[in-house]
Amino acid sequence: MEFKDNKPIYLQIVDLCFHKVLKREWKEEERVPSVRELAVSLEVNPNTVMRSYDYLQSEDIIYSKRGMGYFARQGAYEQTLELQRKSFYETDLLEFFNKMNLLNISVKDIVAAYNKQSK
Amino acid sequence: MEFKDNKPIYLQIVDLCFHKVLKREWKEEERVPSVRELAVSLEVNPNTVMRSYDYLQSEDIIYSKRGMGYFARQGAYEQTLELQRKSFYETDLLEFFNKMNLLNISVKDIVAAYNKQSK
Amino acid sequence: MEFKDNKPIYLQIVDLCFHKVLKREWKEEERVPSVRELAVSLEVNPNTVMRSYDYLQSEDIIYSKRGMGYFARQGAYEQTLELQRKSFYETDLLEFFNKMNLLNISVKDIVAAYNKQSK
Amino acid sequence: MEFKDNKPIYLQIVDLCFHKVLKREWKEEERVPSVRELAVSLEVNPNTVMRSYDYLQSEDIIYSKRGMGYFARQGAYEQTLELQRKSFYETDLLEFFNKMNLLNISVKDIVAAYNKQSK
DNA sequence: GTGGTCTAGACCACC
DNA sequence: GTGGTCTAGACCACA
Repeated sequence: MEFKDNKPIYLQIVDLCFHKVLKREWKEEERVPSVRELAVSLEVNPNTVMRSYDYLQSEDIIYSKRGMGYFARQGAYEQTLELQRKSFYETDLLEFFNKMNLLNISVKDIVAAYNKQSK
Repeated sequence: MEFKDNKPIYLQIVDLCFHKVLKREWKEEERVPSVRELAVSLEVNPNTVMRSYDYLQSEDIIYSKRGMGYFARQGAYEQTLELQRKSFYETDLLEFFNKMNLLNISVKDIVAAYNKQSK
Repeated sequence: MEFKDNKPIYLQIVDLCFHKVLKREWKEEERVPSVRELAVSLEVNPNTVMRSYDYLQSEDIIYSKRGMGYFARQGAYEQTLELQRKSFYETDLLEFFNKMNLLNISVKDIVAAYNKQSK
Repeated sequence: MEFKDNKPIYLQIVDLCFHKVLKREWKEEERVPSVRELAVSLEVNPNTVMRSYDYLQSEDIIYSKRGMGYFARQGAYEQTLELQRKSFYETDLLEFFNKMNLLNISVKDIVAAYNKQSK
């Protein structure tokens, strides 16, 4: 997989995992790929994936069972959605509006662009 | 001034300068604050401001006159606006829409949030 | 049964066995649960229990009769008590006192806490 | 420095840092040793110290300023004391009492041992 | 100089 | 097989 280089790889992997959870590809209480598996498939070092999983664990999205692997937590979907929404509304959106104002772009323009791309 | 942690300070200063230009606080062909002045008022290391000015220079927003300081270029406003709009439409907006879809947030929600904040 | 995360499961099982011996639930020269039985009741892998039993055997607390299972040794109680007391006085207690000093906790506080919990 | 091997080195370093804070060797809002410095003096890999500092950062004991190093937080002392006391009372102490009961050791014995060692 | 990220490779305990 | 820790060494961005 390809990674951007303006953001740490391990955080991009975290985003990817969020995506999996939100798309229900990672189901609650089920096993997720092992560190090594994911490392191979993403073509990164296992340590890097480990770091992502550490992060996800600290956010209560996954947990580890010794010698057995990592599992998605009960409530992982809700937890992820809430987390992401919060950061969206509290950070992304405000910056977005600021930039709109600064560049003299109206809501109408945004809506137009949205309709265009979703066609 | 307070800076965020997730973005290099020198780029946050660049953003701030863009802001000044777009708000016409930095007028074309007029002198802008010296590296030292800006460093003092922002409470950062002069090297950091230097780096921001280097960047702005490479983007043709400002230029230096030896011994006299930095000046906003003729056409700085247009240049900045175009630059920012381009990155807005080609990058920010697409990411924004992707995130909206992922988090199940509709355009309506965005418009509502916009109207609410601009009150 | 629930296990803690900061200590290997097999050692937690060992502790549990010590407990049984000291509480006279495992009587000397009598049969103790088979590896499989214990594994089922604790909901762990038989290998894990096997490892605990190996450990107990190496400490002369239990022994195996081929085809008949495991038995508590003659003298298991004394052996366990001595073992545990030794490690308690030589290791646990010193660390405990160090931590008390560091956190400015007096013996009085400890005694108070003890009386409170034993009510 | 010597480390035990029943506990990850990075956590032993964390304990050491707690100790520094509680002994007022690390003063609030002052710089603490850089990752590399501490790594050299403890004879461990910088990554390992980094990990300890990450942990301390997540516990709000220290924070980093880019390119400038790590600093003890305002309130680090209180924060550390509270953290340690909490884990002491909620975990260490209970286990300690359990073991005492199991091994038939009385509070008197503990007090005696304490007086003896503090002479 | 500082923190921070990443890789490669090793070793261990655990299940 | 799994997670977890550690080392060595490299490279980058930042101040």
